[in-house]
Amino acid sequence: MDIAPDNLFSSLANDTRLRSLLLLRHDELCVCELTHALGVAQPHISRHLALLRESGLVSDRREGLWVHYRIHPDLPEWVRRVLQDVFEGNAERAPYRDDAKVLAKMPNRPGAPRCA
Amino acid sequence: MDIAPDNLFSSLANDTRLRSLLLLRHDELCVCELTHALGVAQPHISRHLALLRESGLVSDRREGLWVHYRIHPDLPEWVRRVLQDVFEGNAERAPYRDDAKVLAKMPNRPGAPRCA
DNA sequence: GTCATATATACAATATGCCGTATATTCGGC
DNA sequence: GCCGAATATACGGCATATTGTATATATGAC
Repeated sequence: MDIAPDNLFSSLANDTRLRSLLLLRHDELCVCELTHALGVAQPHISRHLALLRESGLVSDRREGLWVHYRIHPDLPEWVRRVLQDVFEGNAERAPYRDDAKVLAKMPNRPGAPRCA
Repeated sequence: MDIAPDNLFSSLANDTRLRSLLLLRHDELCVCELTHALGVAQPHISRHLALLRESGLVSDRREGLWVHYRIHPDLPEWVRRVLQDVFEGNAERAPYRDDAKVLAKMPNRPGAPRCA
């Protein structure tokens, strides 16, 4: 696992991806949860998650119909530190803080019969 | 001083700017020193330094003909930490390590009659 | 097999970023 | 004022990113 700095920062240089990563900082989440939390179209999220996956920042795991994404567990130490700094410095600021609130109020989280 | 994360990462998502910032992590440097160290054309460096200045990551100080750039002294704590992580995680890797060596061997560093 | 749900990808249009080169600005010496 | 040096900006062309919409794929229930 090796990540070039300019590649890392290109991946982080987009608010949809940043918001997704902030939401993923504690748990893994499925696409429909991220779609709901950010209030954007599903292909929008899916495309940005694919980019994060290709850059190595997240990994995915399919479980039935759902695909769960999480921060990649094998990131280089310096990359994990960068992410941690970003999370700590911004988690309580808009729009990231509000995304977490919207997610918390989401009905029918996966496991229930219907996702969104 | 306030820096939005996606703006920060857009600024870092370019190797010319990353190489410049790595070189600036200890001292301030003038444009001609950065031009020499990176081996690129002067307008190239100048444009990227302007972007770093506009994003708030560096500040500049004119002294006669020379303009000295440095990491902005008033960065938010989390941004300083991000930069520190990047420096520690990459200073010994190519091309950043070599840039420092080229700079160290540069003749006629400013203060001398002619810069480059 | 069909159907519905969750997710991914394809496509075309637009926007943004980067580059090399030419030109402008700013300053100090005279 | 003029001139040379250091730096900054302007201009066009090209490449990459991002977008919304449409469509495709994958899975499970039946």
